[in-house]
Amino acid sequence: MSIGPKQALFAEFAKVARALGHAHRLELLEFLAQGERSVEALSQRIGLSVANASQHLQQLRRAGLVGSRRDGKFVLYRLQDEAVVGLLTTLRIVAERNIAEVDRIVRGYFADRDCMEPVSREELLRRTRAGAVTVLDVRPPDEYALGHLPGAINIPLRQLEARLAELDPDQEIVAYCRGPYCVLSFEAVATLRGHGFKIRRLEEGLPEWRAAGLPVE
Amino acid sequence: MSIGPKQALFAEFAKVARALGHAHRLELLEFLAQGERSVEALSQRIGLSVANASQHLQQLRRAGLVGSRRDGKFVLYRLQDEAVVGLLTTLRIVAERNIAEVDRIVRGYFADRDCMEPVSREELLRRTRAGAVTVLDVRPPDEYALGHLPGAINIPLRQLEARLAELDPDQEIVAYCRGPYCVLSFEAVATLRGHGFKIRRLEEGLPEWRAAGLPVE
DNA sequence: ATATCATTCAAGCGAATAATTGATTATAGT
DNA sequence: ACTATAATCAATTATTCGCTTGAATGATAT
Repeated sequence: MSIGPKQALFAEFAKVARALGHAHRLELLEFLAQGERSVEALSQRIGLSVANASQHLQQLRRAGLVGSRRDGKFVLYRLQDEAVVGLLTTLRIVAERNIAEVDRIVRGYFADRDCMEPVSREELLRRTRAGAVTVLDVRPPDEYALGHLPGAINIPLRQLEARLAELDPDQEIVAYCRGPYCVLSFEAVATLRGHGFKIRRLEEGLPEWRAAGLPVE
Repeated sequence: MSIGPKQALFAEFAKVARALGHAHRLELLEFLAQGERSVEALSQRIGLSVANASQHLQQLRRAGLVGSRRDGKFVLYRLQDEAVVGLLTTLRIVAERNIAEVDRIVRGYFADRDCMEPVSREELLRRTRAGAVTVLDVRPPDEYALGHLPGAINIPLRQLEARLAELDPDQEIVAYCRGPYCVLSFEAVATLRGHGFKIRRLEEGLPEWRAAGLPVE
């Protein structure tokens, strides 16, 4: 049976989908969405051997999802295209709506730590224009350095309890991190609520903010 | 190493992505996007054994991408969610932008048959309001019956040459079919151009039209 | 009841995938 | 040139995937 051009195209699309078909690769993409990274940095963050991370990254590259360049003795990987963030977002939305297990995990872990509605991008924009809101980036400093929301202050989650003095207890805080299911901002909300702060989570993370064409510092 | 909730969620998202990771399943989804279908009808269209099609469909169902209901002795499958069309669209867009092979296939086959710009949904809406355009659905009659663009006439591709008399040679024609890479509308354009008709292709197919919230008859 | 048809299940086989290990290539610094 | 470091390649093993075959359900019609 000779296959037509449609089948050939679908086979290519399927390769891209398969590249998204592993939890480690999705996690690699989440980190790469923060900014470009060396293989070793990625492998450490995710807890993979360097060789394993390298092979996963090459699969992502073959699928056109990431690109790489050499800088000295490092090879830096990056997302190939802002549209990849959109693909991950729609994948997440479809899974949220139709997979019961996703709902179960979200209820079991995330809902506990943030019973309040998250803040949307639009709402945050309105509030920052009005002035009375502190934007808090709880990611590690290196990710903050690669780009962050305008005016955001950076206190990594681990240091949060020790640096409470830097936060104004009377002003509302909006915390964000890597993405919708990055645990950092959830933990930050739980921690700061425990200390009496008025804090909510931004619905999504920096990559989605950037992909929406909003300004990044 | 205990995995956190993020890893558990990514593992679920990866299952959805893997379900998209096979050309046959993408093709099944394209047909299901036209309307609900029995296992046998799908297996025939795609050229799979019934058992094989059934297993692919069950994988899609486990991934939350399709649903099914029994109607007499048939089991009818359908897309679970309009968002699935959006997921397929973003997958296609990412692949188009970043996979050289996709570009090669498109140039090799599709570009030949339609050297003109396709018509966007917005443009078609404007023209139909102005009145002077024939909308032509070249899908098989059963798919037309399950839903089609307002005012569209149905002439399946196979019958096109025999039914030229039904088309007004002075009015511009816009042809559409199942989706962006369905060959039907490309062939229709090539055929009708050969007979001197003014014809262009709609950029996308019926599923994307419906997913955009536009009216369907 | 029994026959028939659509679909699903279960078993089996070959191919592809994931992770580990150790060797190899490429670059920077001495 | 030599060494150290980052990344990739190559080989291995365990697992999963895709398809076929034949049997088993589930519903309808006679």
